[in-house]
Amino acid sequence: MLDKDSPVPLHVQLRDLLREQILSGTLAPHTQLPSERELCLQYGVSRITVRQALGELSHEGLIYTTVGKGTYVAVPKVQEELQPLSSFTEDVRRRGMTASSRVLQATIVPADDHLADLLRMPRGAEVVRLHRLRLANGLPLAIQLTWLPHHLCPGLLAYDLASRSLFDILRREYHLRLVRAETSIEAALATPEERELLQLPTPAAVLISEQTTYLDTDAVIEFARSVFRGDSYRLHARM
Amino acid sequence: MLDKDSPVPLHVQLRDLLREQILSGTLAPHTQLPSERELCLQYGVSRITVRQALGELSHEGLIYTTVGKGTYVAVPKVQEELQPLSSFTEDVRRRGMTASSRVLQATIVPADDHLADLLRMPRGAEVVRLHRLRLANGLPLAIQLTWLPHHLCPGLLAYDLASRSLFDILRREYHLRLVRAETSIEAALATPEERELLQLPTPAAVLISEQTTYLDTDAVIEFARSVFRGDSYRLHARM
DNA sequence: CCGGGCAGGTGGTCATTACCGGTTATTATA
DNA sequence: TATAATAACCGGTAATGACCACCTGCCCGG
Repeated sequence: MLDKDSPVPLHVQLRDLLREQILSGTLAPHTQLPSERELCLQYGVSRITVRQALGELSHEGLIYTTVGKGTYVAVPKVQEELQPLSSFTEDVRRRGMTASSRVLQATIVPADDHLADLLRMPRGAEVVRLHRLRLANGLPLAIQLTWLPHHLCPGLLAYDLASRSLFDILRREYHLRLVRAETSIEAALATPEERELLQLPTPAAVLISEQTTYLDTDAVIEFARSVFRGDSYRLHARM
Repeated sequence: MLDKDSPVPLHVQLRDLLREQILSGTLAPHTQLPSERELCLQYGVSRITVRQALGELSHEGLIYTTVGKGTYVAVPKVQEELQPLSSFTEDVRRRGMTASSRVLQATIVPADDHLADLLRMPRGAEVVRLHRLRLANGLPLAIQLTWLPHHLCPGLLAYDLASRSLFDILRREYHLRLVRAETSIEAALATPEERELLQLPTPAAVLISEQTTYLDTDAVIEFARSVFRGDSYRLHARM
């Protein structure tokens, strides 16, 4: 079960093991977990170790405890902690809709001053420029302009950007670790071009989001400007 | 220092004591705390107790630790942990502007079904309803409708809601601990009434934010619906 | 004078033991 | 049979002792 010789602490191993069982559904909500003393016997660790693992799961909201009774699997939160680093694709899918894209343009351009500053690159460096119309259930929901430093994702344009999530490609194919994002949001009137792409009447309000995403190295992996339909998109955050 | 006969656990007493020193400024940011073993001696408790207290403070973001070196006071949240529980007033002031309010209406009303659900109260219970125009540097920036359970803040309407921050009153006068908030954001066209209050042309886009704020007890302390001018307000989040 | 090694301090991990107060099911009593 | 006492079990708290990896400053040898 647990590897006592592993450099990974026992309580971390146990915590991850239990978390996986909960998230995978092996342990259903409201199921009672084995008691702390029983977990000690099952995994051959001390109660301190078990309590440390359970404490972290409790902090994550995956379990809850009742004194004198036991520890139980929590009901999944309706809007489970809106993944801070979710892409449009993952966002839409979580809402139970199908996400797709129409690539309007995909090119490699040199960075101008503004772009170089945003992506923390030298001026003139190669930048992947992605212009996409994002659809949910086949209906246009957002226009997205994305810039990425080319040297961090060489050959990106070869992938199927119409159906795959950009974040998924960056994570799986390039093994990049996206850890942080900054977002600014404002409302504006849709421009004629935006109205046409999003099939909006005149006048119409749009939600404009500008997001910078960072790697674990603090390098900027992406800057994205998204224009959402105001009438059908809601941003949700838990803080 | 610590009361061993108190029903309050030792690690809670120690945690609260240290937290107060940090928040009051007695312990400045980046100050090194006494080592865990030294705290044991100072307060006559075991290292497990000390570690439990420090662990919770670390979770709260008040301290940070470096292996082999020590434990330090973190820089104050205002900048670090974005503005998870900031009010309009605090938000505007952080931008270097002066915040004020014009109270359009302040009454106590019974909760209808929708409101009772949002505030987690029984239908018909007393609710404080606050309708304010929020100004930054004297210019209208937002219209805010706020509902609060009356039993959690009896006599709230007696305070100076035009100039004081609501959150500040809740925290200082009622000793409530606001720990969590959920926000949803969307864009829309301003209604005629909104245009008039915010002095907007026709047509105009507004940013609508609906925020639910929770106490440490998980009770809902506030539900707020804010309508911001789209042209001069930007929401910023770091995740 | 400089650099490497070592000792001591720090947080991180873990086992063992003990007691407390709350919950629950069983058992003994009226 | 109904009720009260009890024992078993639960998580919460706490002390003690031990070892590890890491960091830092001191000291000694080159």
